[in-house]
Amino acid sequence: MGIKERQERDREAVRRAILDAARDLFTTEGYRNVSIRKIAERIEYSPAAIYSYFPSKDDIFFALAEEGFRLLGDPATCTQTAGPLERIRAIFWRLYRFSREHPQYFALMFVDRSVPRIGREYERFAFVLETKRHLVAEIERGIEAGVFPATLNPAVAVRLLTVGLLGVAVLSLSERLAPGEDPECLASDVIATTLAGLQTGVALKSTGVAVDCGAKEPIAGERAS
Amino acid sequence: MGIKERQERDREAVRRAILDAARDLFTTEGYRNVSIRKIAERIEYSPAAIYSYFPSKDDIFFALAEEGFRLLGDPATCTQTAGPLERIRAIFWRLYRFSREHPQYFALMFVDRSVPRIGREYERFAFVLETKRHLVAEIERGIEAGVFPATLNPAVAVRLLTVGLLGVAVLSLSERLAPGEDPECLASDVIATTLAGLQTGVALKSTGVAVDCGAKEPIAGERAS
DNA sequence: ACGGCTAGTGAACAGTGTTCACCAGCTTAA
DNA sequence: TTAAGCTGGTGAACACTGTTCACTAGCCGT
Repeated sequence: MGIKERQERDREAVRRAILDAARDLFTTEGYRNVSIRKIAERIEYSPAAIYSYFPSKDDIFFALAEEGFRLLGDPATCTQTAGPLERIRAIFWRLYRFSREHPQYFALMFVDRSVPRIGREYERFAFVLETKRHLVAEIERGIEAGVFPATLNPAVAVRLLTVGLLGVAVLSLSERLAPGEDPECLASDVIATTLAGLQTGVALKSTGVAVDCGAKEPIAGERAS
Repeated sequence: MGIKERQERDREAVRRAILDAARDLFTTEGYRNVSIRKIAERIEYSPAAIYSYFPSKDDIFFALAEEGFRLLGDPATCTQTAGPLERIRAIFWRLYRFSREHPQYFALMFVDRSVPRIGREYERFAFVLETKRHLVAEIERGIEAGVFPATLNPAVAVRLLTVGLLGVAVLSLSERLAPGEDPECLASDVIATTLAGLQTGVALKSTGVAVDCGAKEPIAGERAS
């Protein structure tokens, strides 16, 4: 009896249609300006129908964000080339590549300012922390290999690299670069400069390391209504 | 006849009351969750009254953002101490200090994700570019003094430092740091590491320099309705 | 052929930003 | 002192928003 299966497939198809429509609309109109009614109209369903697939508009975004983070994090584990420095370079280069290959997901995850905060969905996005721990371990391997000074705080290093790359990607995607400027060069420069700075062994003051992060309490910004 | 003057004062007082109420509400509830009605109720006026002071809810934010940017940028010009490296350190340290001394303005300007984009109000926020040009000039002075290699792109340097500091401030203000972690140390580390990296003269690929920035066209995110 | 389940609906609720005809009260001129 | 005019402020409405809920049409297993 393939009926249950077909029903599930149908349901999954509608769910996908909602997500695809939402992704397109969110990235062209901005999350804030997209209403449930617009999504419903796009997939030719009534607005209320969507609520039998997602409990809220925010949850549609969370589903898309989860897809995005899995897309970004998954293949990061299988980068097993060359020395530690090259591997680190490659890993963070991925962050930039992702912004170019999946601009819609990236825009939703990092540049749209009208989107709800994922900090609330702690369990759901716990796997992102797993990816981060992996990056920290990579830096630690670099320290053991003598590439970085032993005094270097791996978590701080990861943060520096991440924030820099994120900045370039956002700048690039939001068309804030000058006409002649090449985002690939800028991304490469950010990695190079930051890595060079980390290698100099400049005195770092930070003591308490934060591998885990993610705000449990919301601040200025969206609050669950 | 001080009547006109008193009328103007009254009007200015109401305007200030609106801005103060809005600033408080925006930073505690989040821009998105604050309605004109809530602001009106706070200042004991009708919702419609507000529209004779500001053309839209977004414009209330723009007014606050402008105040914030002026607060942040103004005293940056009178930092005339010590050598170029110390001056640069001091200038960017200001960015961090600002986030602690004016957390409400900072949250509105950089961490609240539900706020409208200022890219649209190009003329109004042109003075921010002026401040940025000042930073670039400071880096150039550092190059002339031999602190940085001649190959260094000043605009890229400014961007690296800015994005790093911004990251720390946001992290700190949104309570994303681990319990033991000191934001001041982290901020200091970011400046130190980035400056060290810039001084090494690591190869930079970027060619087209962008002193001016600010998107004229909106992307994913709020669009003028 | 019939009961039950369920995906989907239309209508409504409470809230949003914004507009507009209107009015009270002060200011100014006669 | 009175009349006209202006202007800051109002209440009510418009066109939206996210979300809920009683209900139904149609397919399922019996």
